[in-house]
Amino acid sequence: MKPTDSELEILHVLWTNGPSTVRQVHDALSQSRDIGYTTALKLMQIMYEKGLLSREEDARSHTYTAAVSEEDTQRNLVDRFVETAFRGSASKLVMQILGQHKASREELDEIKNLLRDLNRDLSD
Amino acid sequence: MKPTDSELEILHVLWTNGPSTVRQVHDALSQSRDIGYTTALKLMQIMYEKGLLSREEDARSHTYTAAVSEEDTQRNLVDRFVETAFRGSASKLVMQILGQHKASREELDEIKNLLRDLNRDLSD
DNA sequence: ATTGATCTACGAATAATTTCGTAGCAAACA
DNA sequence: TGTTTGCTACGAAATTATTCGTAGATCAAT
Repeated sequence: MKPTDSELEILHVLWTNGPSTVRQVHDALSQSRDIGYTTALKLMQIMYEKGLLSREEDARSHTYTAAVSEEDTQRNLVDRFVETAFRGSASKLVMQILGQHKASREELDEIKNLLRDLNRDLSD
Repeated sequence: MKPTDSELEILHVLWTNGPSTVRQVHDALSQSRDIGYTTALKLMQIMYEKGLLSREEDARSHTYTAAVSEEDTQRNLVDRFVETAFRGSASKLVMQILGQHKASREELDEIKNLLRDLNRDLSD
């Protein structure tokens, strides 16, 4: 339910590349950092036990699939983060990000559109 | 530089209430959860060693002060969080939050104003 | 001065996370 | 067939975070 940072890395590979073997996940992770093969294996076994991944036991190797969706996971993480880092104030978090110019103009436009829609919903 | 969850709790107390003794911080924390006095003490000692807190050694007890600002800390946390949970896409994070109706209308208006300003900066 | 309350410092147990080595199995191949 | 290769399972070391008990100092009040 609350993936750790390492677990998130693995989930991201599976969300991006789809069902993969440990070998494939390890290759992907290796591109961004040093990590042993059995480390990746162990992590994925633990995630399987926790229910974060499902797997199909092929003859030669196992094929793992993310058992949680990216959206659900991110929603949980955001909730937790807003709580611990911003004491529950989501808007402060948004302001903090926007104030930091962390979004491109295209992204800002997207956000503006979303806000327009939300405003419509809210205006009595 | 990367406060843990427990450390954030303590920082929040100090940001909110200003310089405080261990006793005062412990009293504040006790209201929201079970925590021993020496646990709070130890945490604050560690944070002092890490440079997260400064302190003044009074005769009877020590008075601690947050040595990092709330803004700086939150900016660091957001950067880290966007990286690990959203693979660097801050706008996805913003959209995720706004889509969840985590902000009141007043907050949305505030955000809209901020966006207008940003847009002015970016246009042409 | 002895007692009691309150404080700091410190060591260490516990827990969670990350890491990897080794063993053993099965397929591929020379 | 026997050797190499690549996989899983498992145990356990290393690291980090959290927790609290105990000891020793100091102050206040009897």
